Amino acid sequence: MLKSLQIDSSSYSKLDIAQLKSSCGTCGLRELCLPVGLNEDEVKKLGDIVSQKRKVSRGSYLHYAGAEFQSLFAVRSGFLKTCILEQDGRQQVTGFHMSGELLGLDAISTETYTCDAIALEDSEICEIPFAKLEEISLAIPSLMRHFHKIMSREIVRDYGVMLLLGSMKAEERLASFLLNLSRRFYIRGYSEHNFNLRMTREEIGSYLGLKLETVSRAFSKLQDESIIVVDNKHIEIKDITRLRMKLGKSYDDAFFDM
Amino acid sequence: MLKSLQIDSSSYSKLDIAQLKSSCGTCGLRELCLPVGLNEDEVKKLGDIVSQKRKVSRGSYLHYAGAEFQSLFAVRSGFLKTCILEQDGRQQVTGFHMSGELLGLDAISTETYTCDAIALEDSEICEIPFAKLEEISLAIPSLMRHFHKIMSREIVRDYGVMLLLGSMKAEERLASFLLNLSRRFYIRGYSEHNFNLRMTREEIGSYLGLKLETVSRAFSKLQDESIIVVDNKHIEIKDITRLRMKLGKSYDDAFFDM
DNA sequence: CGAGGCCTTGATGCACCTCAACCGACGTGG
DNA sequence: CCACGTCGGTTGAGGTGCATCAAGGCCTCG
Repeated sequence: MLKSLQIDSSSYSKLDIAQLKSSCGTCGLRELCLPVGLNEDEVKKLGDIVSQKRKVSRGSYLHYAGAEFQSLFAVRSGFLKTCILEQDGRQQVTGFHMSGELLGLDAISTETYTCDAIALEDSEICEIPFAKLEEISLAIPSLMRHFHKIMSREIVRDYGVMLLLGSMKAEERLASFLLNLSRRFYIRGYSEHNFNLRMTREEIGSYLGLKLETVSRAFSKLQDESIIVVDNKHIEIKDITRLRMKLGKSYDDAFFDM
Repeated sequence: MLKSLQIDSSSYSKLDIAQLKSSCGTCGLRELCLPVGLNEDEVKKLGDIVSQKRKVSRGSYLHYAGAEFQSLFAVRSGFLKTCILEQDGRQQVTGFHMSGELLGLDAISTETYTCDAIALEDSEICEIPFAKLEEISLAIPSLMRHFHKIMSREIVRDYGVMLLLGSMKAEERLASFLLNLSRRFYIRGYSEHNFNLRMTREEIGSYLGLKLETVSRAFSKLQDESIIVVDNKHIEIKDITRLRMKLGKSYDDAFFDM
C-alpha cells in the first residue's frame, strides 16, 4: 500500500491520508530516521504526533526562509535542497536532503526557518510538530538522546562542508561531493556506483562554492581520467578508489612543509 | 571571591575548587550560557552536575580530536579555537569560542570529539558531563528546550560560515569576521570598537579559507580606507557603517544580473 | 519547428596563492 | 649586555585556479 503510493502518488484518497497518519511503525526508514533505537510502544507514540504527511512536488517549497517555525520535517521519499539567500541576491545551497533526513533543525534557535527548502523531485514529507516532539521526548529518554545525536550529526556535517569550502580545490570538492552522495545512496540500498543527480550543475556549484562552468569542467576532467562516466545527470563511478585518492592528493604538497 | 579568582588564578586552593563546584548560580554568564531561562532551583540542579572547573593555559588542549566524549565544555573565561586536521596535514579552524559558549556539541553524535580544542589564552572551563545533563534535562523541560536552541544556534552559525566560505571575497570575509567578533565582545560588555585579536593571521586565514598573506593584505586595505586601525593584534573599528557596507557590496554586481 | 533550460567548452582576466625578502618583538644563551 | 634565532606580521613579484564572458549543442515542451 505504502509502496504503491510512492510510485503513483497522484491517487491519494482521504483514506490513504488517514492510514498514513501514524506510519512511523511501518516506515521503511525507521533505521535512518528519528525512531532509531525506540521500542514498538515508543515508535507508536512518536507516530501519533507525526500529524500528517505532505506532498511537495518538484520545484515547490516545503518551507520559506523567515516563516514561523512549527515543525521539523522528515523526508520520507524524494529529494530536497535547502538554501539561504543573501540580501544582495547571492544564493547558497546549504544542503541536499534525501529520505530519512530531518529538516528544520536550524529553525529551533530563532523559531524561524533560516533556509528555503525546495523539492528537487516530487517528495513526501512527514511533518513533526516540534513542541510535541520536545514534550514526548521528556517521557522517552532514548528519543531525546537520539534527537541530540541527529542535531550533533548535522553540526559535524557542517564542519565537513566548512573544511571542503575552506581548503579544497575544485576537483577535490567534486570528488568529496560524489563520494558523499554515493555513500548515502548505498546506505539506502541503492547502487553506490550508479545514480542520477537530482540537482543542476549550478546547484552543485552553489553548494561547493564553485561556478557551474567549473563544476562542469571538473566532471569532464574526472571523466577524461576514466574515474567516472557522466551522461548528463547520470553518474557512473568507474573507479571509486581513485576517486577517493583525489581527496588526499595534496598530501605530496604537505610533505614538503615538514 | 570568584572575581578575584578570575584575576589571579594561580592561587587555587582546595577550598576554592570546592566553592567553584556549583557556581552556575553566581556565574556572571548566566544570561549567555546554559542556565538561560531557568529559575533558582533549576540553576542549582544544573550547577550540581557541573563537576569541576578546568584551567587550560594558553596553547594547551582542552580536548583532542578522536578522544572519547564525556562532557560538554562551557567557556567561563578566556578564548579557544577548535580545528580539524585532515589526514594530509591541512588544518581548518572551525570556530573561535569565548565566554559563555559551549564546546563539544559535535561529539554527541559519534561519542568522539571531532575537533581539537586549543586555548588561545589562559582559560577557565566548566565541564558538563553530558550523560548527567541529558538526565536532568528530562526533569527540567526549560533546560532541554534551551539546550536544543543552543545546538540549533550552532547549526545556524555554521550555515553563516558556509555562506561566507562559499560566496564571499577576501575583504568581505574579513569584514564579516570583524563584525562578528565586535558583536560578541559587545554582548559581553566590552567595547565593540576596540579589541584585541587572540588569534594569529594564519588562524584567521584558516577560519576564513584564506592564506595568511591575504588576511594581512585585507587588513591593510581596510586600514588604508580608514575603516579600521590595525596595530598588530589590536583592532580599532573607526567606521562600523562602512565596514558593514563591505558585506552588501556586490549588490551592485547582482543588480546587473537582472 | 522554435524557445528556453541545462550543459559543455574555449578565451580571457583577475583574485588569491605562492615564494621570497624584510621588519619588529621576544626570548635565550654566550 | 648584545648576538642570535624564532615567531608573527607586512609587503612585493609572479604564477595559477577559478570566475567571467561568450558561443554553441542537446533536450524537452509547447
